[in-house]
Amino acid sequence: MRIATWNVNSVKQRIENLTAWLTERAPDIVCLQETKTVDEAFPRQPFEALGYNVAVHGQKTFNGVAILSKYKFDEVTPGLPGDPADYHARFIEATVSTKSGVLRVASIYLPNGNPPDTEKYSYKIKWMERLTKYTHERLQLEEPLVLAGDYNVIPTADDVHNPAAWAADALFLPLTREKFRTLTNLGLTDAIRAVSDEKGLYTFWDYQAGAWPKNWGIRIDHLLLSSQAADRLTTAGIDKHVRSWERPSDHVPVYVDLDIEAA
DNA sequence: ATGGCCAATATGATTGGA
Repeated sequence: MRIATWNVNSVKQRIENLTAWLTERAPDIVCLQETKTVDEAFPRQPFEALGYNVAVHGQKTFNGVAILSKYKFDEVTPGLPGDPADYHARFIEATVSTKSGVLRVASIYLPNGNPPDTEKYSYKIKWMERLTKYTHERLQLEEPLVLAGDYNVIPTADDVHNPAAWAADALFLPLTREKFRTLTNLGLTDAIRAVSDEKGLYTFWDYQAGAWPKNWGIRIDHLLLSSQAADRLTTAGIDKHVRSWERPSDHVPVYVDLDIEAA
């Protein structure tokens, strides 16, 4: 079972890149973020034509998450619990059946939080606390669980080209990293770090200032695995080459292979 | 790590992104 995540920065603008990458990498389940469309206008057809079921949770203009799956969804649940007043479309969870039981996957678009001295940052921190509470509850189920998405968190100084330049940024502040550790300390495995200690593994390069050609990147897109999923991890990788395609997203896909067979 | 971008919006300027 191959599971991937990709912040596409508008699904409508990325259809060509998406279909090319889906054909090349052939993931079974894909978590998308920043789809930037209402559900009625989501371009389902190109993905259904490639054999994917499509689950969406979008809104006008901003945010928006989705899950594509080669296998039928048993359950689909939009929205992160814990704040009925939060209207941002940043979370959708789905389950599929496997030979070893339920596989649960969530597509996550964690708030950016900049600038840090505003309510945008307190919203980010509260969202992380809600995600931790949700995860704590889900881990009681003892299922393979994959929390995949754009976390807007640079976990360590090894995950950024120039740590000093990001020291005061909402993605790298000590409190942000502390809240991320509180989440992972529940018992989640960062898939990329389970397979590599290398520096310079990035998933995002800004469109501005020639960040891509200079390789000024950051690693902020993560697949976090419950122990039942991590025990079956065989491969994890970053499809960096996709950043050099025409009309790219500023993020690239990240994927894992789990030794789990569809039912 | 900002000179330089990109996407959406009743759009030609503003907001959000990271």
